[in-house]
Amino acid sequence: MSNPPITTRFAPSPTGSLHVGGARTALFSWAYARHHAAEGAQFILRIEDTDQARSTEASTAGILRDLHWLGLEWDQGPQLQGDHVVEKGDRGPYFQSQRLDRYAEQIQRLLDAGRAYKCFKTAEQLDAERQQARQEKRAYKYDPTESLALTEAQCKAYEAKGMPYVIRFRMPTEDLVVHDEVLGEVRFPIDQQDDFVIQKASTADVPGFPTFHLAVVVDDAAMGVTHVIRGQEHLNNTAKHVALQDALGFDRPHYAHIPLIFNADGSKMSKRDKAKVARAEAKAQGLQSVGFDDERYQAFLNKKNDDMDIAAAIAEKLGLTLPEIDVDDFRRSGYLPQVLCNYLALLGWSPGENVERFGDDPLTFIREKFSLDRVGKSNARFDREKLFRFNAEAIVAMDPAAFRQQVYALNAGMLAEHFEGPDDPKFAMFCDAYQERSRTLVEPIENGQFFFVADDAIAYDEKAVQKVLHKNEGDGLKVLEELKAKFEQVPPDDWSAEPLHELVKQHAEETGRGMGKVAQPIRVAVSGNTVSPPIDQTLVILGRDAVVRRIERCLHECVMTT
RNA sequence: GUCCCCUUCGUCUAGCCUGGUCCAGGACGCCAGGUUUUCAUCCUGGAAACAGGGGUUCGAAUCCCCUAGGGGACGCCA
Repeated sequence: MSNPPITTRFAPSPTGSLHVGGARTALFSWAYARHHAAEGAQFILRIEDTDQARSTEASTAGILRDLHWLGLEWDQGPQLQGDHVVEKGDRGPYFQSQRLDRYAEQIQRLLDAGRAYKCFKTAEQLDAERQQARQEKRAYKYDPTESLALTEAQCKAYEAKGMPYVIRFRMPTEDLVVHDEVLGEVRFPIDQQDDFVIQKASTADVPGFPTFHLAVVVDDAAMGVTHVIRGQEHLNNTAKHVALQDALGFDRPHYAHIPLIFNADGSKMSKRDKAKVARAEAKAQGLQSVGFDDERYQAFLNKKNDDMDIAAAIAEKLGLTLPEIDVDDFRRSGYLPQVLCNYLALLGWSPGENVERFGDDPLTFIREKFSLDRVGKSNARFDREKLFRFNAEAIVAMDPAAFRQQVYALNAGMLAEHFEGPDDPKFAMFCDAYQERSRTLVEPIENGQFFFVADDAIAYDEKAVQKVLHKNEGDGLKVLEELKAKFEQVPPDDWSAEPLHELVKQHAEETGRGMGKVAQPIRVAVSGNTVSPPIDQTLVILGRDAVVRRIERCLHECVMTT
């Protein structure tokens, strides 16, 4: 007899974007299944939308898109097909909101077996009890005696009166022991365990939604999930899940609880970090308005909300990068998906042998090497510097054509105004100049801004002008005049890197100056600042006319007033 | 407060299961020097950790116990 195929699942709740922590959970679940692909292992995506108030379709679509971007493909589950979502696989539906009848059936079984019961206590009553327990400094524990004492007739009478109830699961009487693939044996004393809710507020006519605990257990069993890989924040829930599985006669899946990810300072990585940075910067720079909804903006400044729209608007206005938290943030900041996967895999897992860079195709490396026994136990901090470094290395190693495609895709709106498309030779020149000096896909655009502004719109940096043009009795300005004359003489056909390099170099030699003394003034004249790709390339990309115009304007604007 | 989990350089980690080869290795960051027309690179070198205490042992980062610290959970959220 053969064992059922290994099956893992990623089960996000669609209440927001895909967080890097979630992405790492997905990655490990994916990797484990793919590692066993030869044996028919399956990776399932299931959407846990039992929180009716917070779940949204937009969030589901976003999560699907982000997983896809990361390259984590799943065998079963919802798939994005154009604008709408279709389901793939024979163990669906894959939205919990569409599986209510199955939950109801299992809840009824528990009810019939005496393993579940109705509780008519209201949320308010329970809150009060919890609060009182806290005041008396004792641990709160749900007391089931009252509910258990209710006869069927009494329940019916309450229901007839329209009193809402929840259904609770009756916990067993023995300690629960779980063998975790990462943590080893974990024992949960039963006296710590409450009879938890498995069906939310219900009335005789309208049954409530199942809770996460019930739904997870039923679905994992129904979908044949053999390995549950999830964050350590779920460790305590495992006692509940295992008890439920035992009561329902389901096999217990293998569990692997992976360490959590935190910020560099040890705080939780959350969207709030973005609001925090935006708020601090807005205050520091005295930003008066974001251009819309001033009331909401003021409330944001006063920490009355952490509105992401406001935070994003502030970032836009002030040109600052908010800390990346969600997968999509990293995409927009110009990180490569394979680099993010590589880095994320290192948080809590290691292939050993001092290997950290997984090569051109990290996902293949990970799927081949992944195993749960090399997953660590302790929480990790997210180190943006290291990710950044890895990204830089990967960018340099990219195929130039792929680089331009991706740079273009990330800024298509703006770039379309200047270029025919990603294969425009001018754009290719621009990208080639920037690729080796970029660490993200957005850097070429950020650092190469001056290529895209009008010749008469270059803003000259005061310090740069001082240092490069005015110092030494305005030697820089002299260089500009000399070179302007030479540039004007260059025939259009010779306006390319090598001849220009020769020209500039020769001029430096002839006039007894170092290369820097000649190149820097040109940089300032054409870019407004001291930073650009190698000067010959910069000149080629700009073109002769633009260069001459910019130098003329610079000479005019930056004359020495002595 | 209660329960659960964790603890190697600043950070991520290798080593731990199967004690000696570890006065602990790698990576990012940092520091110093070098290359470079700016920037980004690149090269060389360096500082930097077994949380503390007790045991077991000829010998402990590795095994056991205690303490301390960190984290998680205690919801009709997931």
